[in-house]
This record gives sequence, C-alpha cells and structure tokens, in this order.
Amino acid sequence: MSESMHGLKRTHLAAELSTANVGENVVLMGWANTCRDHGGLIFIDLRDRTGLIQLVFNPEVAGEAFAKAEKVRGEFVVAAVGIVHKRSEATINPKLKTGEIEVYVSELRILNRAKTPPFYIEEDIDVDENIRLKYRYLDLRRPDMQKNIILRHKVTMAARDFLDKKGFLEIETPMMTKSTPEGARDYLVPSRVNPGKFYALPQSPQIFKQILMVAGMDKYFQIVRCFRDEDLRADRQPEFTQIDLEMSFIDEDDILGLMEEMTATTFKDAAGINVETPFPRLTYQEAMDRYGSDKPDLRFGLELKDFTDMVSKSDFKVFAAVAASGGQVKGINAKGCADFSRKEIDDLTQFVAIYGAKGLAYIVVTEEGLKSPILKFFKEEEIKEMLDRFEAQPGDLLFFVADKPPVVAAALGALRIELAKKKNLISLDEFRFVWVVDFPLVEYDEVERRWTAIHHPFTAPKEEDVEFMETEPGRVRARAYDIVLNGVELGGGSIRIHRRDIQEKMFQLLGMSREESQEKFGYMLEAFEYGTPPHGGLAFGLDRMIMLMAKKDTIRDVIPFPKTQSAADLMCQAPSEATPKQLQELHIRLNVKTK
RNA sequence: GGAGCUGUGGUGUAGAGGCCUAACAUGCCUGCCUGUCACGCAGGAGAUCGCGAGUUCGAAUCUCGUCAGCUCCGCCA
Repeated sequence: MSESMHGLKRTHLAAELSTANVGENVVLMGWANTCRDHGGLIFIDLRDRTGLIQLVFNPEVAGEAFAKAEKVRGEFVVAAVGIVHKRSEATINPKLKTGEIEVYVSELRILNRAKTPPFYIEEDIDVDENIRLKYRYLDLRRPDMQKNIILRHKVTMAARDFLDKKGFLEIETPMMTKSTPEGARDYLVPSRVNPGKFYALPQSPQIFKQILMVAGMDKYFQIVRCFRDEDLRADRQPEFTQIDLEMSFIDEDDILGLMEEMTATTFKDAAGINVETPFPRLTYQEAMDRYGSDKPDLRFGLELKDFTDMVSKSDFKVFAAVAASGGQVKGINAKGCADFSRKEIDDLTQFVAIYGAKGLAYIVVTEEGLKSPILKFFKEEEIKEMLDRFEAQPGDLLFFVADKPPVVAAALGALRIELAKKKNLISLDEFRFVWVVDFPLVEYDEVERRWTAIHHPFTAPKEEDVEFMETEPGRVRARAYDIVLNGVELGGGSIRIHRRDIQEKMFQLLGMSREESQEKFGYMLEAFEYGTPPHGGLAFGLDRMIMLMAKKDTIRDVIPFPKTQSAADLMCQAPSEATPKQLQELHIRLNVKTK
C-alpha cells in the first residue's frame, strides 16, 4: 500500500510557500493533517514542522491522484507534486499562514499509512498527560510542542554564540565520575571492571570546571546534562540541563554583568523578549524579610510587614508568646480582599498549614469599621499602629502568621503568591529578573545536627566574615548569587574558594574529618596547591529558562522526553529490570521486597 | 516518607445506590456530496465505568486497599 519516494525530492517546506511561489511546480512531503472529501473534490491539509498548506485534488485534473487522495486518512505520510495557485478572493483562509494559496496536486504518493492517533495533533489539546507521554512522538508533532523544541534550539544557539564571542571555550566533562558527599542523592553506575565500585552521574560539573580553571582554560562553558536523584516537581526532573560556566580572575560584578548581558541577548535573539539591564539586586535577608522567599516574584507587591516588636508587649498571648520565644509575627495586606468569604479565609488557613503555620489571623477593613476575632486583644493605639504599618484602607484584608522565622517566611511567602493568583495580579508578559545576593554560607541542619552548605562547599565566604567561620558559622555570608525570574530560581553561582587552607576550613565546618575530605576531595585540594587563580561561575537551569520564555507551567513541556513524577519514562518504560546475566557481570545481588 | 486532586467507548466529559440494556460531543467505519478549511448530511461499530476486596437484594455511584498521572510538603550542595 505504501509507495516509494524514489524520484521525488522535496522542494519546499509547507509554510515556506507564499504568493511569491504562485505558478511554480513544487514537491511537498509531510503528514495529512485533515482531509475534507467533498465527493467530487478533496482537500488535504499537509503538515510539516513549518505549518500547513492546503492540497486540492480534482478528478478532472488528475484522476489517479484523486483516487489515492480518497484513501488518505489523518497522519498518513504523503508526497505531493503540484502547482501553487493563488486562491480566489472568496476562498482565502485568513486563519492559515498559507491561506492565500493552495497546491493543485498532479501526483500523490502515499509514503506510509498511519493508525488513528489517540489524540488530536493540534494546539491546546486537553488530554491526560499519561497518554501524551506514552505517545510522545505524536505529542511532539503538535505545533506548540514543536515551537518549544525549536525555541530550545534557538536558546542554546544564542547562548553558544554569545559565549563564543566572549572568549569562552565549550569543554566536555565526564558523565561517569566520582560520588561526592553533600548535596543531592547521586545516581550510581556500577563498574563491571571494578567489582563493588560505582561511578556517580554528575549533579553538576562543579569540581571539573574549577579544575579547568586551575588548568588555565580561563573561560569555560558547557551545555550539560546534570543528574539528581531527588523527588520531582513541575520544575524539577532527575536529569536536567544547565548552561554551566566558569571564569578566572573575576569578581562578582564581572560575572553578574556578563550574565545580564547573556540573558538579555538570549531572550532577545531566541524569543524576541526585551530584557532591561542591569537587574536589581536584593540581599538574601531583604528578600526573606520583604517576600518570605529567596526567589521572590517581583511582578506584584503584597510585601510582608513585621509586627514582632509591637505584639511582644500586647495582651494577645498567642502573638506575645511567639515573639518572646524568638519567633516572628508578620503579615500581608491583601489589598481589596475584604469581600473574601469565611470559606475562602478557611481555605487560606489550610493553605498556610501546609507550610507549618498553626493559624492565620485576619482583620477585615471596611468602611463601617474593622471585623476580626483578634481585635479584642489589642488596644486602640496598637490597632492604629498596625493599620498604619499595613497602609490599610477600607476594602483590605489583613493576614497574620506567628511562628518561627522559617515557618513565617514559608507560609506568608506562599500566601503572597496564592493571593496574587487569586486576584489575577500576575502578568504573563512581564519578565522581572532579580539577583539575590549575600546568602548565608551555611545553615544548621537540625536532623543531621551539623552545618550544611547553602550553595555548595566550594563557595567562598565573604572576606570580612572569614573570621567567624569557627566561632559563629551562621553569621558568615557567602559570595554567592542566584538569578531569579518571576519567582523561579533560574540559576546560581558563586565566587569559589581557591586556597587550600580555606577549602579545608570549609570542609571542617561541614563536619568532615581530615581523612574524609582527603578521600573525597583530595585531588581537588592537591590541585589547589599548584597555582589556582581566583575564579567563579554560575549555572543556568536551561529547562526552566525555556519554560518561562514559552510561558509554560512545567519543564516537561520543553523537554522532548521527560519523566513522570515517579521518575519513569512512559514511552520506553524506563526504568526496567536488569537480566540476571547483567547483574552477575556487575557483581550485584538484589535485595528487593517482593509484593 | 506525607497531604490533596484525578481515573467512565480511541479522546474529552455526563451520570453520584435501582430510571444504566451507561448518555453527550468528537474521533473511527460505510454511503452521499465540486470550494471546504473543526466541511456538511445519513447510517453504523465501539465501554464488563483503572484494578482488587467489602457493604448491599442491587455498586460506575458507598467503604477499604492497590496501581497510574498531576499539584504540593519533606527532599533538591
């Protein structure tokens, strides 16, 4: 049934044709998008990656082609030979890019038949993601997915071009490397040749790129896959891609400036989006204080206000006790939300409970006065002070959370975004970049009962804070920076430690013994002794960057073959069991509970 | 590890103890149709309601378990 394309060469892509081609004999190849059989006249919309073009079959002009066209169904692969005609005024289709022309087909070949696809090959389909992922090749045929993949290509091309012009070298680093403590769980690869030993897939090329600086490469970049065995989210996949880079003899301003330029260039070149530089900078402390997040969305206000100082001496015991025990009482003025129902407020109370908040106090501000269950605990001048700090006006709804600072930040930070969504304050056309700088170097992990690096163990402490590394680690600030776009952490980096003694001090602070740091990072420490330049770098999450450019809600829509939340590939059914022979060769015995 | 939402012909949905011999739209198949573009018209096929237990005279519908997908918390240097 299917025919050979022998003797035919494709001359044009579908949507490249225009009125300029009228009169030309063309050869087109692609998929039958839709077939409209009128009995005595057949129209087939031919689709390729550029778009659609209407083919016309007339039995009086080409009988054989017409007979074949009667048999064509959706997604059949066809080759058509014919003349481009201008459509008559009445038959122009303004919805189609090629709507002013059509091809009168003289010869049709059915190159391959197709089963009826399980969903429509068109934009904005509403299908279970299950099915899209199982038939990913069909999903990727859809115009919006093709757009995303093309955008991804444009972004990497623009970034490569930019970095090349700035003197960066693209250098590959190993995928089979050494497992490191700290950070995410590693994906392990068993070594057949070395029984009982394992490689780890890189969480990032961090150490290699630093060693490339030791090696005098000066400016490195790589568009590189990274692997982290942690639970998935809409913006997190176990394998993801970074635009990773590192430079020698630079400071924070050098790299931030260059990255602003690169971001503006790629957004402009790849997506036509104008980005204003320089980006504003917020310290970590400021971001947490004002937005309750280290990745604040700056497209809307609803900033957090602090009331800890004033409630500590109030009669409201719940607030006062929290303030007295080192906690915080903060709030958000939900502008214009005074009309929220009791149910809506209850729902929001449940919402903040997800983040550990034990309650959500509120005051409704109306023309007639205030309504609130907590009002009775406060004196008149206290209430006035609160309203002043909130800049409250009739129509506003004031929310309070009292708890330990991390809980207050998480709860109100999330509430802030939830309110903005509810009130439609978030513009899809705005791209608000911000640098978050001056992160703490380490934080105390209550579960592991030790200090852990906030960025990673190679991040340099601020010079003026080095003296506190042993005495007050929580006070040491890092020379780290995150680039944040619309509430999404787009990338992060730091100026690195380039001296062996400081690096050792850092490992020590993280609770690593001398033996352990020698075993895990000895080669790096040794390299640092052979003339290491001051250096620093940054890595962009490419998937997230494209997700935002494409205005999608998940990176799965910009990754050709993503995994589900349970880290499975529904198309190829990975992961799957290994054969006994494979396991034997790898010296692995399984210890799996059978269900 | 935990919380929530979803699962009914190929696809998207309706049905919420008996009205179900499961409805609608679309897709699919057959026939008709020379200007459609989500073509139209007529006819037809297609589902043991994710899976397994239980409650009940009776379960798509209620309960429990389980599987899958999604969102989130934890986790993610």
